[in-house]
Amino acid sequence: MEARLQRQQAGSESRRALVLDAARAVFEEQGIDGASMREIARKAGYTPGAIYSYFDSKEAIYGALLSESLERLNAAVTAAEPADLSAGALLQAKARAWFTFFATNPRELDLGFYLVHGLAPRGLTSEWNQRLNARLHDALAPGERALVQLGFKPAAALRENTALFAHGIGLLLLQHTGRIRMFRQDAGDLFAQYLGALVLRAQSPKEQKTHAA
Amino acid sequence: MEARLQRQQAGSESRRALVLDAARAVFEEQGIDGASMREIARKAGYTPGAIYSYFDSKEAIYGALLSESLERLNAAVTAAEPADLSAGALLQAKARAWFTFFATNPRELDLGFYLVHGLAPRGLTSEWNQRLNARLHDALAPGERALVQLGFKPAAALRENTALFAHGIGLLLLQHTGRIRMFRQDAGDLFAQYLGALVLRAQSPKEQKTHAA
Amino acid sequence: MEARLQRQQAGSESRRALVLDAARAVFEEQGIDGASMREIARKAGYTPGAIYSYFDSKEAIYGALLSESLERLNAAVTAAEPADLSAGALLQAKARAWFTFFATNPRELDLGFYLVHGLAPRGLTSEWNQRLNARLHDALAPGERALVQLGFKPAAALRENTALFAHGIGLLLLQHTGRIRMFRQDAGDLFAQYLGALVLRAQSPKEQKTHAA
Amino acid sequence: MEARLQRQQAGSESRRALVLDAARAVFEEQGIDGASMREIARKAGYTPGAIYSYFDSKEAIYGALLSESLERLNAAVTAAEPADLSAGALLQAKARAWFTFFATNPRELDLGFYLVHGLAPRGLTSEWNQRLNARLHDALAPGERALVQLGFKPAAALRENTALFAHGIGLLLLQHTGRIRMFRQDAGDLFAQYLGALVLRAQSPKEQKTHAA
DNA sequence: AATGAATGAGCCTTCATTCAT
DNA sequence: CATGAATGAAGGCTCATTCAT
Repeated sequence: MEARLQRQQAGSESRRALVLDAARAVFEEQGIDGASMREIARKAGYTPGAIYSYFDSKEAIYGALLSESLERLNAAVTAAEPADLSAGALLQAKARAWFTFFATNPRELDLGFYLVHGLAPRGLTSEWNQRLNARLHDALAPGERALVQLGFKPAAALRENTALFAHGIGLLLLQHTGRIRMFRQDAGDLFAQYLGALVLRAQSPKEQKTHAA
Repeated sequence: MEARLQRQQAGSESRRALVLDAARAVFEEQGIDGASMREIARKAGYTPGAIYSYFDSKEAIYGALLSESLERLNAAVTAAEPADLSAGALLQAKARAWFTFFATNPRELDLGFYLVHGLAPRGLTSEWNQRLNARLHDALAPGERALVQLGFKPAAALRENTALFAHGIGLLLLQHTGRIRMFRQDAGDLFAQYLGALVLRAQSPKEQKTHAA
Repeated sequence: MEARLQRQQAGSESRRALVLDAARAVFEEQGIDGASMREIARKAGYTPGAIYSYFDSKEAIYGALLSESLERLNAAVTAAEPADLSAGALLQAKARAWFTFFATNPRELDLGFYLVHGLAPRGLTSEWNQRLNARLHDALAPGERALVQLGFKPAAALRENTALFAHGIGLLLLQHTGRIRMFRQDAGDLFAQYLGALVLRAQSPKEQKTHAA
Repeated sequence: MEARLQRQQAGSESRRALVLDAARAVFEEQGIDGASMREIARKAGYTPGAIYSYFDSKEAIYGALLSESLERLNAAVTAAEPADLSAGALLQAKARAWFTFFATNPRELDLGFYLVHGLAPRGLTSEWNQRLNARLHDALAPGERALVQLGFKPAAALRENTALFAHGIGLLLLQHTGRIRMFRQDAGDLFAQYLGALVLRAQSPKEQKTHAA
């Protein structure tokens, strides 16, 4: 077990992270319902009981994973630098950031959207849910602000941002489930296209940016 | 048990359907991973062992359900009648048909997209997968044809149809996971908007319907 | 496993009883908290899961055992025949019946008094508790009626009956825990003595059977 | 943690007592089987491993607690002062002492009588058992001596003392298990009554204090 | 003495599936 | 076809105890 070696050189905090890594890997391979504490422990080089020194329950692991995933998402969006100072470039940079984040780590989509149990949030309390929603919202807020800068009225910016998010998520889902191959299309290309058209539309003088496009 | 009564008046084939109905109901209530054979049997008015007269395994039930779900999807799309004879109305009718199908029966989304990760690689053979893909493709083909009628070149029609599907799926996912409330938006409205804009775009003379919008 | 042989010749109802027998034996050997479903199953010749065809939970087994124990107690009391037609003989017969029941089956004392978990009723709902109390009360009622026949006023009969019960239970506890050997006494003798004195007291003319003795 | 503060001001011996206090508290709250070493440690301001510096095992703690409980019982009996110089008052004082001790600390009953069956045969050696018996005997000896002073012959005094003890224990058990409410009686009253009658009986000239009452 | 991470065995329970009837 | 008892494996979790530090 390389995990065991790592363990001894590691502090308590990073050992917790080790468990989290193992959990992420298992969730990735088996799905969230398919993942077992035993398997997570095995992968972390632990016996099952040891996990409970770090997390109170399986759901606590799930929550920690989810939480951490959203932090990384926000970090990615925050770090995204626009190509130039235009609002259009800003929108593109921020939107690409979240899209790329989910495209690169498709399992984060599952985590973030509870793509388990028929999408129904099961164990997560609504308090949790709200926290998670808030962080997801944070990740999308920069794009929304850029849309306002681009000339959309607030309500329209919100609407367009929602649509943009849905578009991206839909493409990612199609890609992730292999369905997009059916159409011989590429999710990234299609997203770029939608994004480009949105920027163009914003700049078009005839667009009534109050109501719909 | 009314199920038991139905059973005696029914032939072997429709008794199989009875089991399927029970399975659908249980999947709907408990999610796919949460559903148990015991519960399906109970709801069908059978004892657990009896189910195996009709299906080889739990996954076989899942497959049959999936298959049947796609048939109903296709039936819904086929039955959809456009408001008038225009290609635009045709596109709208066909696209709304599948959107409404999934909006009304959100659990079908799970089935159709293996949103329960565990099931995707485990049980479904790629042969199965191809058959399912084909039927999903069938359901979307009328929309694609309408896009061609609207003036899109075949490649562009395919691309637009894919984007449209992704958009709808993304909205449905946001709605179904409760995430859309975060944006105070409505999935149906946004979909109608996207669809309307697509038709307008098709009719716009300046649109080069070869490449992207 | 002789249990296995018995099983095949037995109907469902008696197989349930088989499990109950095994449970009683295990509770006897290991105590209630020490008993495990695995062990009960093993002793009944089953795999652990099979038990759950007969009982919903470990507590359900405990409840069934308790319930059945109280029925046997009542049966023993009901069946007890007095030596002659006098009220004194009636009291002696009925009181000896419950005393002998618990003396012969000391584990029933544990069951009936929750001599577990520091005597605290844990899983048993108060509804259960009331039912059990009622049946215990039933077993003691004949003695109380005999005391009334002996001339005690109802309130005094209740008090004397309670004291008699406590006396017997105390002796049984001392015997059961081996403490009585410390005194080189015999529980049965002491109980007989108390009972005899009680009857004598009832017959004594000077006794004011309204208040205490 | 105030426990931690106490610890530093305390010698090794009293640190052991600290653990014992914590154990008593936990046993009191959770029952003997329900108590965990973790919880005892937590309450003592220690980590689990530290407990093993003071006690070899959980059962060793149980034994120590039991032992100490019996010392307190003896102390209570020794300290009990009779109302006057009569043998009757002496008996009453001593008997009330142990009765009150168990009535006030019902958990001590559990400890003293192994009412948790599991522990009786498992951990306590017979050597232990004898020591405990001896101390319990010590606590009851003053009462026995008072009975002799009251005029009972030694054998009768032993018998009456045993019966008295059983009576008290039975009442306490009924009270502690809530069963006495079923009879709408009070354990203390009934005990006082029994005790009073015993003293009267001793003083009655007709009583042949050789055999039974 | 004390820490606290870790073990290993065990707990109750659930479930897809099999098979004699 | 249908029953339903039974299996065997697995699930999440707890706990007394050990041991390197």
